[in-house]
Amino acid sequence: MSQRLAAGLARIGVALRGQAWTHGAARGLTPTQAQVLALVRARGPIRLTVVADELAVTPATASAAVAALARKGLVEKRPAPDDGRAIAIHLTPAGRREAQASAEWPDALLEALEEMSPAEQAVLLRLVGTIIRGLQERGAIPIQRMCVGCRYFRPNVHDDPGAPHHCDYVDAPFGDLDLRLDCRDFESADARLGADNWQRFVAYARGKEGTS
Amino acid sequence: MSQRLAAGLARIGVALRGQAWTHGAARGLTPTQAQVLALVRARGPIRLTVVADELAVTPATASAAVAALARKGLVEKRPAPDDGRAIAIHLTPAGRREAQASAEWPDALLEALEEMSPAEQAVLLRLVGTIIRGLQERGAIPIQRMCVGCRYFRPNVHDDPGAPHHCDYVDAPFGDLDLRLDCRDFESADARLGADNWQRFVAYARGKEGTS
DNA sequence: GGCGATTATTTAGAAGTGCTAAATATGAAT
DNA sequence: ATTCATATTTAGCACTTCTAAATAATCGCC
Repeated sequence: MSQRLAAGLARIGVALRGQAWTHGAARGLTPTQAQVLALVRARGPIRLTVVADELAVTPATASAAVAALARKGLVEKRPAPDDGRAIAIHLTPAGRREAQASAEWPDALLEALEEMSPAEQAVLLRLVGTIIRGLQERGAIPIQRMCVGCRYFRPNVHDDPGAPHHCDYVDAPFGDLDLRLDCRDFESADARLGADNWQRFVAYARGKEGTS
Repeated sequence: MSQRLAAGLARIGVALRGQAWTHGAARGLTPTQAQVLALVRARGPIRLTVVADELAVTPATASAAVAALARKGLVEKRPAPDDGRAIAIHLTPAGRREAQASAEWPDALLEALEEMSPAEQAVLLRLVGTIIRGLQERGAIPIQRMCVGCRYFRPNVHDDPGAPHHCDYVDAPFGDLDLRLDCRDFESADARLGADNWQRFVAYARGKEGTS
């Protein structure tokens, strides 16, 4: 069963890579380079090591990708202010433009997702979040900056079924459709709070989605 | 919203590629080569063009990957019996062993999926199927050999909520947990039957999964 | 204050991915 | 038979990705 699911997800992954190629080809970007660009855009000045971890490649590979981007004038490698060994990767103005333009995937995948009902999207978002959580628990990917796992997240505290959660950072209620998988303002919850929140979050989902 | 979902799926894709590397490294296989091997194993003797389409790469790239596998003695390129221009890619005995061994991903992803409840798995399987259907409708991936889209598939014809569908090929009822995304016995339904089946399949899912 | 261990990054070398464009060979159709 | 289309390969290029080793700077400990 899990094999079938994994195969299906792998299939989507293949499509994603393919789209990334054709999409990036117009701009002279490889998928890896586009990923790095998106990462720097999302996170601001960033270390090489972080890039390597996020992309699940070795530092050597990350170094090559960043060098390629630097050659194209899209990023700059500056010395890190707080560590003489490290570099801080910055976007150049041209890089910022490219990153912006590449960020909008006019993708078949996007269209396919938009075809689904909001309810389906919400369920899928939850399930994808669950998988990502499982992956980061097993060390396959670094900590994802998502609501579940954030110290500001308070799941299922409101009665409104459309917006049962609360974000202490912006101090506002929100619903499943607004769950973030990569939030700018994420701050890691401690182990205890994280576990509690997960329990509360999942219990509710189980009740809603059906049998079993 | 779709952007967030796409980003999440891309994240899972990154993890998948990473795992494929470490998993294949032990056997001296790159992810691409492992994919080709798996494909030949699943489909029997196969054309180069099919490999290229399934992997969403150009024939040139597929040719290189197959050549690498042939160099390692895992596949054989024989002339296709029915077309002098084409080749039929066969597994060698060694290739069959490798394919078998590589097929079992002892992956973080698998573990993460197995952690989910059967109900969640069933829902995810449906949603992944929906996405794949959307992708193939848009030509991003070739026709997937899945139940929805097969001429033998008859969705929601039984009263048993655990096994509402019926497969005319094996003449047996089955449930959401047994839906195939890549079935050996798939035969394409004609456009009309395919559309009808999809309607019937989705209508039921909507009712079950919730609001909207 | 200085030495060794750790960490951040780069380089070298090798195999492979993936592209476009052009070559080769066979099949299909007029 | 000629022409067009299809299946595969080759050549050339840029990049990915690995491992292993080099370089440099920080950290911890005495």
